[in-house]
Amino acid sequence: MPHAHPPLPPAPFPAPSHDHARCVATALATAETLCGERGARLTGLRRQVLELVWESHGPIGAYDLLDRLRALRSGAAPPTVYRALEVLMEQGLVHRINRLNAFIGCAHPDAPHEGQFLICTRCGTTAELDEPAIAHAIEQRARALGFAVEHRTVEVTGLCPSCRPG
Amino acid sequence: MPHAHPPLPPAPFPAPSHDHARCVATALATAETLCGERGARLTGLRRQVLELVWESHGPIGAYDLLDRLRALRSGAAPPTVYRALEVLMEQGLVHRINRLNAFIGCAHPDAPHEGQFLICTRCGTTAELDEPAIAHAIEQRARALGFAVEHRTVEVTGLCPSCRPG
DNA sequence: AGACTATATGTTATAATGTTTCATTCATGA
DNA sequence: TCATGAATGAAACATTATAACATATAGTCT
Ligand SMILES: [Zn+2]
Ligand SMILES: [Zn+2]
Ligand SMILES: [Zn+2]
Ligand SMILES: [Zn+2]
Repeated sequence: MPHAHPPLPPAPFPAPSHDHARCVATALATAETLCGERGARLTGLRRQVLELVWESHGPIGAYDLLDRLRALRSGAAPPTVYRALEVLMEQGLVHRINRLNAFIGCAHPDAPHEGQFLICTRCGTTAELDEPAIAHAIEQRARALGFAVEHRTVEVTGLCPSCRPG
Repeated sequence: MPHAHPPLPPAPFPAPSHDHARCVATALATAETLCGERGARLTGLRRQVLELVWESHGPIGAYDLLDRLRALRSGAAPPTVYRALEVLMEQGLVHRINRLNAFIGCAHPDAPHEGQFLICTRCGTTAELDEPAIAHAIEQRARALGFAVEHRTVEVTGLCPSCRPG
């Protein structure tokens, strides 16, 4: 049925006023489904960490996560968070932003991928792209130099539509 | 004179057997010239750190630099290295590789720019690109989303021509 | 159920990376 | 030569991440 509307992907830069509780609920439900399909275990701890990661649409540091997790689990320590993040990243539910030593929920976790990120330096809101043109431009130049690409890190900082002057 | 050969840029992936002492000497001489032109001060310490950074064509961590610097300056401490690196980065003589928490000498320091890096995971050799097609692909998608780009981090890992099987 | 196994989590310590602060030295120019 | 600002020395501290080992939990087999 080629004329059916596909489900709209979430806007790359959600409006500050959007119903973020729904984003979180969706992300958790999707994670549950995907882990179920894959035989991966989304334990209580991992679910809690994923929920904390999704508290905003911006990257959050491991120790900030830890502070918040401690409200839920008094004994939480750095490995508690890092181990959960490791599994969540393996499952493609969370990405790491190297520039910021921080983590963000994946916007399209259905298929494994490396994201490309547009990070607002003012409000932190971050859009995740998966733009073939960018990957292709990299791939093409690498190939010309005889370089076999494994991983691509693309992290762009700037101002999001809400924070941009004018 | 459109038919004159322009000076060849250094190969993005230098052969392992190349005369690297010449790379280092060229990099130091260029740095000297550029700093002279700009009224920036390439002090003895900064020159030493730049030379250590250029010991290879791969990224090197701040504490590895510190270890080596201590052979030359017994009292060196972390700020010794980080302060020198800060100045060298301001002058565009060194880039930071966020993925690796490491630093590498800039291959074309004449004009200020952010590099794009192809990093060999086997031997560490890293090529610095300044490929308009990559920057353009990013810029174009960002613009479409209303995002005003400030900085672009492009760090690609893989295997260089020398390390690639076949 | 009971024993076995693999996975997950708790707990403590430590490693790796990066910054702040204040004192001292050095270059430069009035 | 003295005043000034930049650069470096030195110590402490902050942040980010991992290692090592103990305990608990969840499935699996008998
Ligand atoms: Zn949201
Ligand atoms: Zn913003
Ligand atoms: Zn060389
Ligand atoms: Zn290589």
